[in-house]
Amino acid sequence: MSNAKFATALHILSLLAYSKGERLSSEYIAGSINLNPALVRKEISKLKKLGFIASKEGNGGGSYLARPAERILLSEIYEAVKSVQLLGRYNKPNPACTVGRQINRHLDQLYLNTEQSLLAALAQQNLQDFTNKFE
Amino acid sequence: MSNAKFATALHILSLLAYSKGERLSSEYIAGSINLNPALVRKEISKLKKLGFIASKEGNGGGSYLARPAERILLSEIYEAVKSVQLLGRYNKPNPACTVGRQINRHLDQLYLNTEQSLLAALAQQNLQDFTNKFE
DNA sequence: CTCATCTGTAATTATTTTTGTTACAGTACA
DNA sequence: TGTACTGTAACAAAAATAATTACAGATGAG
Repeated sequence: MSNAKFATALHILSLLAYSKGERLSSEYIAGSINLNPALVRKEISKLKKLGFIASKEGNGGGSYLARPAERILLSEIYEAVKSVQLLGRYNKPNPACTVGRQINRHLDQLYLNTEQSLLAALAQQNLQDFTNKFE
Repeated sequence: MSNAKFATALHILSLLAYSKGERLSSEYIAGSINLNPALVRKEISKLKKLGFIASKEGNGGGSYLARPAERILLSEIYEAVKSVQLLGRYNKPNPACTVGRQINRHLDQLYLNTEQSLLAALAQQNLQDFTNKFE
């Protein structure tokens, strides 16, 4: 991942967890992350679909956590935002070569296993644990 | 990582391991990966600096493994090619905000731990193990 | 000793990804 | 009924990645 989606999502969720139930506007959140409000809304949209966040439109609206921070694992956040493979892209190798023909299959296997380890590691910590670090 | 550096490096090394000591030209390797020879040479250059590969210039030249495939861990290959953080980039948050001010520090910590798990997982397998999968 | 075949590297361009911006319809409260 | 929001789309800008070209220098074959 060479994008900031994970950091952004975790920032949004941390803010919401940190301010216990209060509705935060995308403008406010964007101000804290130092990012464009429209971008923040896009991220929020993703996090809504996955049930982490709920939001209210209109005057006085904003976002808040849809479930307790204890019940959001960092691994779930990672899964929500991951757009590319953990270890990067594949090539489109030459099928006439023994190695070329098979390598993507083996990479699939390897990436799968590797991602499992990563998820297991991230699942050790939930959003509340992470938010507790802020003082 | 949204580049194909890891797949490329592993492909190069697999070819070299697979063809036991034979010198392979960058052109040949590039043909198997389906990539530009100059790009392949750049990758090789990196892998040479780390002592995985040696090469010979001039007529009849090419690359070969500088140490036995058993002694190259996949984790080392990952370390060789990693250019970006595993979980992606940070933002430059607003220091006036409690969360914004501290989050990158906490992300550092988290990323560090996460990368440790990843490395441990990758270290379970060496280049020979991986190459054995090809038939 | 000279030609053909390679590596190593730099410089440049093209492509793709990622981020940022603007705009606006629709919602909801006061 | 105005104001403050969300939700999206469309577009532009910037950054990362890949591809191409070029060429100096190494090396072995004849």
